[in-house]
Amino acid sequence: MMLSQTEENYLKAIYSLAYANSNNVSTTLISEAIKTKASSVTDMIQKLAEKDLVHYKKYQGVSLTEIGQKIAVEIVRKHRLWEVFLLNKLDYNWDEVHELAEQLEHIKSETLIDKLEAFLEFPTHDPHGDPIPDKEGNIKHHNNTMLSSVETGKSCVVIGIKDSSDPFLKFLDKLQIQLGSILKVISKEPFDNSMLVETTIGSISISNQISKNIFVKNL
Amino acid sequence: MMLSQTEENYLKAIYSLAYANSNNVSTTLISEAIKTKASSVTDMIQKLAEKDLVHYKKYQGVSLTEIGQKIAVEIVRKHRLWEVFLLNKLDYNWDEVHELAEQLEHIKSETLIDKLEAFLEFPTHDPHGDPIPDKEGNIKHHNNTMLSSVETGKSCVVIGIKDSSDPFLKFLDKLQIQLGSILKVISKEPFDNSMLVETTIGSISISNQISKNIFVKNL
DNA sequence: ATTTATTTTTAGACTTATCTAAATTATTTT
DNA sequence: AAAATAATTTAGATAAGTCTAAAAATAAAT
Repeated sequence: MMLSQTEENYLKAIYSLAYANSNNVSTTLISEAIKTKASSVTDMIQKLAEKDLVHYKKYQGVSLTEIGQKIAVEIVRKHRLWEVFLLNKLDYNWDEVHELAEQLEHIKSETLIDKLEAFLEFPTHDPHGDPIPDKEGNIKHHNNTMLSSVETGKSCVVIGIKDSSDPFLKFLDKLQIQLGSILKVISKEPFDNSMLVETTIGSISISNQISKNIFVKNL
Repeated sequence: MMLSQTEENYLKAIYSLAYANSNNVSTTLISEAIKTKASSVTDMIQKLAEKDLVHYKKYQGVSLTEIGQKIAVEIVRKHRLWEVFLLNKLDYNWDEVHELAEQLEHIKSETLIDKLEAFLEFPTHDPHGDPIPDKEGNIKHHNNTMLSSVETGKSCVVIGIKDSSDPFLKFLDKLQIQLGSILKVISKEPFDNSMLVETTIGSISISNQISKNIFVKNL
């Protein structure tokens, strides 16, 4: 099935809204995500329903069909792999990759994304810590731990961040904390929940506000 | 100036047709290149003339303005750099990269293509031997030698091909001749101008028709 | 130099995705 | 439960890019 970029964007939006809300997704919600008018959304979801990509009953909102979901996950996969490429290979920053990936995710090819995945050596997470679906569309929703909940004495690797605001990203740059950085929790301070962490540049103190916003994988 | 993919494709087509024909490009020629009807071309070139991207007088064909040419060269630059990426990094073959590059060349970004160029270590030619314009749009049209004119006993490296038709590309794959392949001319047969060439897989006989279509750099 | 053939342009129609404004249905409030 | 508000859908319009068919201009042939 050959979909337009617009159709793909609608499926992607419905996918992530459904994930966040768990029930049927409303017209208005979609219109806000796509930045378009509700009437345009109605038109499009009727078209998508024709193609059996969404379940739709008038005034009841939509949910993805199995095929619709499969396609949405494929787009998410493409988006996240392109983000990894931009960050790891082209030296973009965490905060710059999203917009470009929005374009790259719509490139049509049977083989491109699998070759890209192999080139990137099968990454499991994108720069924001979100899991990358595999070729078959399986997503490992393994519970990303926050740095704040890593036990004293244990090591972990940074796989993403929760807050991707510019100041936070710049702050992390200053601490030289990047994707893939290995951190070891030396001690925790019960008073303010700050922690002493060992990094490549030495030991640094990290506040609870910071450590709550860094996704890690335990080692 | 924000152009649609379609507008970009027209500029690119006019650019390469103008290069091949040196005078004004006719409506029919463009329609064949774009695979559309002549009437559609008329519509579009009138639109492009409005935007000062082409010079156009009714029934006289078109030529690119300075701005139009600049944009066309930028697209060519993008196309060729993406081709290098697909071939060198993602293990695509010569005959597979073109179609994908047709999509990738339309990705909009101020910085992407320069970062890609740096990542690829500033290649000078694409897989077909065509020169890659630099950031300012300058193209080095340096005189590539054809394999057919390499002297007996001398070695050379393949930097591109002239004919990029599918059958020819497949044929080269069979001979395991790729970009960067080192070829040594062992002997030439005056009768039919075929040559005996030493490659990585041994000595092979290459007809004049083939050797006239392979760009090489003398060693 | 006229006629014939070809190329190019115009006119009107179609599709996709969008919009505004009005009508309809659902949800809240009283 | 009726009235008021909010959400959704329909109807009609618009812009981009394409098409077919017909008209106009150019090029070729006799």
